[in-house]
Amino acid sequence: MRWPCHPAFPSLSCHQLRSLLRSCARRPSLGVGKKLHAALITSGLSATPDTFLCNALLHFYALCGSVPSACKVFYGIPNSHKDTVDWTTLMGCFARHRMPANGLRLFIEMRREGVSIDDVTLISVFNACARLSNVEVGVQGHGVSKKLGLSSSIKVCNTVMDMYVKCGLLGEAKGVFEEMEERSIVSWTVILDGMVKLESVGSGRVVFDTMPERNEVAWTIMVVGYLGNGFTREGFSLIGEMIFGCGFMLNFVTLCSLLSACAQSGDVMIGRWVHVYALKTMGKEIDIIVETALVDMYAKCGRVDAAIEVFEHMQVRNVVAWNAMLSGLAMHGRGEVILDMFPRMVKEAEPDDLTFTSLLSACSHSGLVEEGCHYFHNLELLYKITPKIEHYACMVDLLGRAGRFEEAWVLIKKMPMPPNEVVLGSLLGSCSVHGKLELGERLLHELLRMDPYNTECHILLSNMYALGGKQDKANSLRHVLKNRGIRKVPGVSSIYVDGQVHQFSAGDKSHPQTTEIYMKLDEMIRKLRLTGYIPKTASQVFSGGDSRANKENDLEEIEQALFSHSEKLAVCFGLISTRAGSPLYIFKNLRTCLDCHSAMKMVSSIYDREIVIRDRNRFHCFKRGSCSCSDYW
DNA sequence: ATAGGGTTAG
Repeated sequence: MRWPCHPAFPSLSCHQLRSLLRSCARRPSLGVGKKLHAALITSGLSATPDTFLCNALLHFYALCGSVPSACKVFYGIPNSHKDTVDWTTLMGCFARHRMPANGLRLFIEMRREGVSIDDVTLISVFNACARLSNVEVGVQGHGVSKKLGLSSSIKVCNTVMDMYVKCGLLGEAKGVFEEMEERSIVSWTVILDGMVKLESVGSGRVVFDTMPERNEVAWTIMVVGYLGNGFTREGFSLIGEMIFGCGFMLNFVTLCSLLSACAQSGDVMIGRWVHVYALKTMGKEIDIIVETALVDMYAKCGRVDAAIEVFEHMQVRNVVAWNAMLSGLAMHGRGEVILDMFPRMVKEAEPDDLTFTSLLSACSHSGLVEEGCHYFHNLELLYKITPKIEHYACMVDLLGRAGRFEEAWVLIKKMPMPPNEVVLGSLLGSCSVHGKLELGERLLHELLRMDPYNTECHILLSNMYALGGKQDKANSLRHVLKNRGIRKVPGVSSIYVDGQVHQFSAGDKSHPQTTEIYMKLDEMIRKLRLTGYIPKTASQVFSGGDSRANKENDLEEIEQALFSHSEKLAVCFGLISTRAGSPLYIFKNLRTCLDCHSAMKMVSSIYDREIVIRDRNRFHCFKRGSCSCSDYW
């Protein structure tokens, strides 16, 4: 018997048409599939809807990369003719195209329509929840999977665990892991990753050592855990075991992961080693993604010139590479360089929103007000980019720093979205620089309405009161903080010496060379004072301890607290443990304070050292008595 | 009546 024919292709059965579409999907061959679709439409597909054909079309578009066409076919089929597989096909399509929000919306619609759900559907759901950190839908899906008896499916359990890990719920993930009767290597690596990221590298190591088998993913997670947290030696020895002991090669995913860990902890030693490895194994033609990771790593390790070097040697540069370079330059306050390079970028790649975030923030950090305004003005007109809240934040920052408060305020009022903490917080920062107490108070109230526990803006305003001579107000604000139990995040500075990271907190006496460090500190303060250094105690109402009886002790105590700030200790350690004249690279988790900033400038000339400090916002390169930020930070 | 969806971890 002959199968029924389709009017568009009298020689082909519907069954054969479906097979054709399916092979177009697998190829993938978008052109041929589209022609088939066109022929089907012109011959009146909609008049005699063959749902099997529609489903094949849906599958084809879902696999071949056109999301809108897949959606169109999907919604063209009546719900009564769609089953679990059809819904899941579209969900998978959203997942592949990194559109998790659409995926979840579809899942919710699916449940509303009463379509039954199976293991394949849930894998896409958990994937989307993980990407969005949407634990609500995730828990819902977990419930469904239990009800359907899918707790025995290793893949479902793995994605559930991954979802919990990505949402920060390690306990839930561990619970699933323990209930599993059978586990795959993926189950182990998901748990390992969760332990390293959410508990500690140490407890991750315990999992790593007890795993029944270890693949390159497991090794990478462990090495990245060590390097990202500053354990250079442990990380490096593990890389050695991985390559020479187990014979693994580092592929480009591993290389990128390692470089990003180095960028995070500032470990340029290992970063350089990875660079050499990449050159040796890949030759001159390093993968563009790895090259971009190298640019990012060097820039974040304070070696912006090395970053430029890698960047200029790249054969091809895309937007991502350009953005990495520009954001690196922005962090280092090289505003003029960015403006010089930008016309070159336009010839090689199309700038996107991230490009302009770097460009505008560089203008703001370098005080290039007119240039910043010019690019912001052209954002939509010339580059067809709708300004996002980040761009408004840069502009408010730019205008505020320059003391143009009215314009900044007008811009905030004109924004199509309500201002967030970043926008208001940066204006508050400018208020503190320019002593605009009244506006500062207003901003603080607004900020506290958004986030009552924002320590930083409390501190900013109290420092403003103190500098403005309003001691009573400063004290009462301090009281509010104390009563609410809000505490400052402790500042930590770290410095690498001989491949080992040394960490210091304020007043730290735990380092084995504490005696020598504090002797150097005494000497440094003496020399600083001779050069005319005056401790900026006025800004420090907040860092001191409890109430004090007498004013003179007070001042001395505050001074002592200033002297033993973590970055000063790190510098002293650097001075006594490295060769004369070699530069010092220091990382700080918070912003550098005003006093340390002015002290570092002098230290760089007294000891003839280049001092590079990466703080939470940007880099400061102190050289011969001045800083690359031109005191504009 | 038929076939068709996904590979989770760095």
